[in-house]
Parts: sequence; structure tokens; C-alpha cells
Amino acid sequence: MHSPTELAQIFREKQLKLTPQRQLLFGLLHENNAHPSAENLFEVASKQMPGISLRTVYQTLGELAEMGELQLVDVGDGAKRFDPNMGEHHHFVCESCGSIHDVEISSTPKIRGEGAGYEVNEVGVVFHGKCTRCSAATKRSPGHQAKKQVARTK
Amino acid sequence: MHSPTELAQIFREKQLKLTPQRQLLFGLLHENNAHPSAENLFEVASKQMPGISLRTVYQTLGELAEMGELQLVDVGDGAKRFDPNMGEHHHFVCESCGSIHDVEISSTPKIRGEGAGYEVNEVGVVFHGKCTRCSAATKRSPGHQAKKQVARTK
DNA sequence: TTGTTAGTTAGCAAGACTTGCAAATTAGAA
DNA sequence: TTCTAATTTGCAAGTCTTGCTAACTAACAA
Ligand SMILES: [Mn+2]
Ligand SMILES: [Mn+2]
Ligand SMILES: [Zn+2]
Ligand SMILES: [Zn+2]
Repeated sequence: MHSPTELAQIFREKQLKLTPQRQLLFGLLHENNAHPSAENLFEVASKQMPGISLRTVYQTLGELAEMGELQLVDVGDGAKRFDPNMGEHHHFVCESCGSIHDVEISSTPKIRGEGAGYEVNEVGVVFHGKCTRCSAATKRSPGHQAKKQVARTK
Repeated sequence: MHSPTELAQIFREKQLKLTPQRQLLFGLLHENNAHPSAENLFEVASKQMPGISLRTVYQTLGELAEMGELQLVDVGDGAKRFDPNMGEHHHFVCESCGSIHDVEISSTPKIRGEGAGYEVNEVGVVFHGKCTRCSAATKRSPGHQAKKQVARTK
């Protein structure tokens, strides 16, 4: 999506230094479409850069969001999710395994009735249900519950 | 919505004692359509029942939710909201004043494309924007920002 | 290359919301 | 009135996130 040179450009324009931490996180995020939490990214980042701080992950992701390089997604599970997909889309959350998937809907829902005059700037749609894999697993063995993914493993 | 007798019935059926705390909270919630947080309700309840515990508010609201007497709403502002309106509806959040309004949309959004096969159990739609009052105020005095409502006043 | 400095990172404390726990209290039945 | 299981409280603790600041460093100029 962005070449190393472009990346440098992007940061320079905003008077942001091109630090190793930023480069790493920027890269990790853009190759991750699983809607990771800060903690998730911290774990991955730590492998390539032992010692990186969770605080820096929050800091950097916050900046990238302000720069319009990523979206914050809230699917109601406690932790904010970071999404490099800036296109207009919505989310499906599997209630069995917790996985989060991009989905498109036929058209952005419109408010009807009294509230129709509200000035709408953003529409968030979150579907909850079972992903294909879990749905199939449930039919196969109804009692079974797939282990749920959680943001923090500790 | 519920007469005192019905209320007693509802609780008895579930082997729940009809305590003063439960009666109060049940009543306060059903006359409150502002989507209060636990803290909000705690403040109101405290006036009529000084000494009531915030813990009890959480406890009771959780039970009522399990009983299907109210919905939990997450509009992404940190605190869970409690909603006595069990009808199918969605929410509009004013980004200026924080007020939350019920809205109806033309039809429940449907997933399109690859994800169309997901087993959907719940659809949450949250609109963010400016409520009628704030929208008008902004046009009147563009620089002005209405003071935002917050859950916790402390 | 070296010096300078504004911007950045790391670490830790603390804030916000919520839940776990156990002792004290009480509704409801006998 | 007595008894007991359910409930309420108060407080500690858990989870996610942000505030603060000392130590560090990328970027620029000399
Ligand atoms: Mn997405
Ligand atoms: Mn509502
Ligand atoms: Zn799943
Ligand atoms: Zn408003």
C-alpha cells in the first residue's frame, strides 16, 4: 500500500519522526486484517522489537488514526480494534470464536421517522452471530463451544 | 408498563425477592428513556434511597437484562447504557452533547457479498452526528461547542 | 562528524468502568 | 417470631486506556 519512501513522506509532512517503532507498527497493521487490539499488536511487535512499550503502541495507533491511516472499530468487547481498511464497510463478530470480519451491506442504513433530520456523520453497524466455521461446528457437535479469542491472554 | 402486582409476579416467578432496591431501580429505569448509564441511575436512585450501593445498581440492572426487561446498549462512549425499550430500534448519538436517541431505520441492514452466509443473531446500528438542538446551535454560532454530557460527573 | 533540540519512547501511576468476594443484612416462608 | 436462602454492601481487584515525565533519539544545521 505504501512504499518505504511514501511512508517517510507521510510522516515528514506531519512533522512526525520516522522512528523504528512507527515503521514497525505501520507495517504490522497494514498486513493484518484481523482487527487487532492494541494488546494484539503489542504481542506481535514485541517479537520483532523486544522491549517496545505497550504505551507506544497506543500512542502510535492513536496518531495513525488521527492521520487517517486507520480506523478505530468498537465491536463492544471491551478493547478498541484497529483497522487499516479505510473503505466504507461494517463488521461481523462471531459470538463463538470472537473473530471479526469485514462485511458490506446493501446500503448505508437511513434513519426514518422523527429522527430523520439528525445530522449524521458516521454510521456504525456491527453484526453479532456465528462465523461460517463456528456455525458449521455447532451443527456438527451442538454442545461444543469453540474457544473464544480474547484480546489479553494473561 | 407494569403494575406493582405484575412487578411482584415477575420477580416471584424467577425466585427473586422483591426488595426496595429492585422496585426503585425497576421504576426509575422504566420512566427514563435517556439511555442512562449505571452511574446515572445510581445518582438518581441515591436521591430517593440514600445509601444504595453502586454495586447493587450494576447487579440489579444485570439481572433485569437477563430477565429480558431491558437492553444493554453500547454506543462506544465507555459505559454501558440501559434501555427499557425492548422494541427493535437503533441509536443516534450526538457528538456535541452526547445525548442518545432512539431511531428507527427502514429495514435491518443485510450483509452482502462473501459474508452473506454468516449466521446473524443481532444487528447493532449506531449513528453518530449532531442532534437537532446541537445542529441548530452550531449553525447559529459555529465556534461554540455545547457542553458534553458525561456519565460520571466526579 | 558533531552538536542541538524538538519530538518520541518507556515505565509507571492513575482514571474509568465493571466484577469478584465475603460479611452483614433482610425478604419471605414456616 | 424464627430460620434461611437470597440480597446488599463495601472494598479489592481486573481490564483497557491515558497522563506524566525522565531518558532517549531522529533530523537538521554547522
Ligand atoms: Mn474492518
Ligand atoms: Mn433505545
Ligand atoms: Zn467463529
Ligand atoms: Zn446534541
